[in-house]
Amino acid sequence: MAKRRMGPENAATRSALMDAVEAVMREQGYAAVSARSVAARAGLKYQIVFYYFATMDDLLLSTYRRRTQTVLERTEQALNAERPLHAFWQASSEPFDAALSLEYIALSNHNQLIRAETIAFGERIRRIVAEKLSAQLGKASPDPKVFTPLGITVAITLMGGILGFESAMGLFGGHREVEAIVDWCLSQLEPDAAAQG
Amino acid sequence: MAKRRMGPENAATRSALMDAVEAVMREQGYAAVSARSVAARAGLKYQIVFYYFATMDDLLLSTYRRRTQTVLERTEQALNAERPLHAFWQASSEPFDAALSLEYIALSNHNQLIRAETIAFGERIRRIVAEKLSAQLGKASPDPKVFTPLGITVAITLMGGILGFESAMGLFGGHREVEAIVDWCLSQLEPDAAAQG
DNA sequence: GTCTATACACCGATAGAC
DNA sequence: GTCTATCGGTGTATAGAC
Repeated sequence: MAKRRMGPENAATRSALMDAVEAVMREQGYAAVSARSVAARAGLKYQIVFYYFATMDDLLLSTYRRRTQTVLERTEQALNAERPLHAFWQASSEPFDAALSLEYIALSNHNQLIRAETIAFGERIRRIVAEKLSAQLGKASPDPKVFTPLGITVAITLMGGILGFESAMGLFGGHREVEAIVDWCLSQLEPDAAAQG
Repeated sequence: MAKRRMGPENAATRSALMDAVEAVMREQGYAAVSARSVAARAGLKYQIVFYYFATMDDLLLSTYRRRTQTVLERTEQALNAERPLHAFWQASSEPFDAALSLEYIALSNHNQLIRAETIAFGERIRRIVAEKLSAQLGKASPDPKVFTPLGITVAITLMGGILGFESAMGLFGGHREVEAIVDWCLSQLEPDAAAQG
């Protein structure tokens, strides 16, 4: 196997194909991703996909890894903001990204490779964020044994992600009310230094 | 169109096919649902699907409606428990159901019919639960203008659903810590009457 | 009520021309 | 580097036999 002629890793077309995967996923869902739909999106014939990627799984996994790298960078950027917890919440609940993230999560449910990668990345980024936040969070919590950095991190990740996804889908019931609760909790955990003098 | 011979609504095979849809969805994801996979799961040939359902969309929508009815009944049952908020949380975070629910949500992302039904049902059940809880919740919240019945309802629905889904998928990072936070909040909002005397 | 037979579109993947 | 040509497999859907 694998005796087929393959293109280089750094080609522009290779990148364009990965962009096309994400575009198709966003617009029609992961199930619509095929060599034909992706290539058409990039304005090419579908056989070119197999010149740059060994299999469709290879294309999906490469695209997913490129994305997790972006998410990681954006997250670290948010954690360097003045109010890292608030910035992390903003980044987590962004609808444009959340829709794609949940599409990958759904894809994980029936693609072994993506599932393994999703689990590994999920565990990794949660640990990174929690560690960073534990150094930043004050003692404003009602019970530090309950409101641990990891608990807060994951609660925000999950709530932000699902709110963003629902917004992208067009379901808004109770969002305003949930956001009010989250904002209240965040202001307790990370008070505004300026407002306090 | 629609001049094809069709089976009755109350047939046992019709039900068995809808059971098979949910089984395939749980085990392989919504994208794996096809006339062939569903019929094979039910031990039948795939053409039988088109005897009971006009199209695949019809099969999916019928299965989804049957399921929302079940969810509604279970939810109302939970809300009649001694501690409705705690019971609602238990029901919402059940991995077996949550996995299927999120599969339907992902399916909504690229199936117009299911999306419309998901949005309508989501708005409806949230209103029902919030109304019921508003009569039951005491004044234990730190700020009643922030912790509204609808806000609490949707926060629990979303957090429970995504935790349940992740568990079904095999991603557990920080779940214990989030559950500790949720339990703490729930006990504040709905204290144990027995423990208090 | 369930099957066989058939139709046609699209899927991933390969070989080889240009 | 991108294309044409081709393969076997699977998708939804229909007509008609038993």
